[in-house]
Amino acid sequence: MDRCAPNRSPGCPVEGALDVIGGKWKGVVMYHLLDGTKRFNELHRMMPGVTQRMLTRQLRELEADGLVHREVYAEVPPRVEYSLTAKGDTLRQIILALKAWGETHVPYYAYDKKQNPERLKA
Amino acid sequence: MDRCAPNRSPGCPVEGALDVIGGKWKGVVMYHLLDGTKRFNELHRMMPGVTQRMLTRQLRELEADGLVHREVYAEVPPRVEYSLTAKGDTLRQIILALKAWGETHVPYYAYDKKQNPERLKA
DNA sequence: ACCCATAGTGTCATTTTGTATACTAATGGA
DNA sequence: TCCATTAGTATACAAAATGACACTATGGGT
Repeated sequence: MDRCAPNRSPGCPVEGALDVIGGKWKGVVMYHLLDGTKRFNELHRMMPGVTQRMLTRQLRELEADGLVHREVYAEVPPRVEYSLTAKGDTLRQIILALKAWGETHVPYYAYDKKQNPERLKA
Repeated sequence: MDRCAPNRSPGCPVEGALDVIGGKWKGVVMYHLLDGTKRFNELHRMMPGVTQRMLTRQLRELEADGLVHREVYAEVPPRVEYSLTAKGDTLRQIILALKAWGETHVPYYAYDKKQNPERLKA
């Protein structure tokens, strides 16, 4: 295996990838968006643990990294739709792999899988 | 796609998996350990950006999560060897996928790959 | 007139993460 | 005798990530 480059903070490609999806909620946001376009509050309802502010930030960062597309409709009440970009979609297999791994290796989910043995593909 | 569970902080399997390898240095540590057993300072030299303290912390967390095995030899000077556990090795494909993704999608590395087009497998 | 909803923003507090620096103990080498 | 090495720990501190909570504008319903 090759050495991991001169290595400062974004020293490794591994680290670079993790910087992009490693935010506390980014993985989950991406996961939900795999399923298709979602509005802001739709995402929010799917992730009750996150505050509006954090969700906004994470979405903005994902947008800045080119993984998520933000479409604003000039309506009242406001409507904003989020979807994966082509680049974002390149993470699909990784997100699904993380989900599968979490389901089999994070104790908290192990039981859940037995009761709900759906295929691990979207 | 299924709803993401009652969803508190470790609400998603995706999030659970990310908690485990999402630490700032954990991905890189795991990546280096894919290659085989390493001593503390060996890892440290491979990641000049990390302080001893952080490296220690990340290794302890990985150990606590059962991904890394820590073997202490009662010698002088001290010797401690780190290696992947069987559970840790289940992340191999994911780490390699993250590396491949980083190399093609994180701008910083894109050029690097052209100059060094090694196979993306270990 | 009052309340609801949307997609946020502003302010502040707390938690997590990271850094710097000095310290340890036993041994081998100069 | 002094210094380097190993794999850390202790203490103190700074910075970044995250969280709680109140607030906004607009229009529709009652």
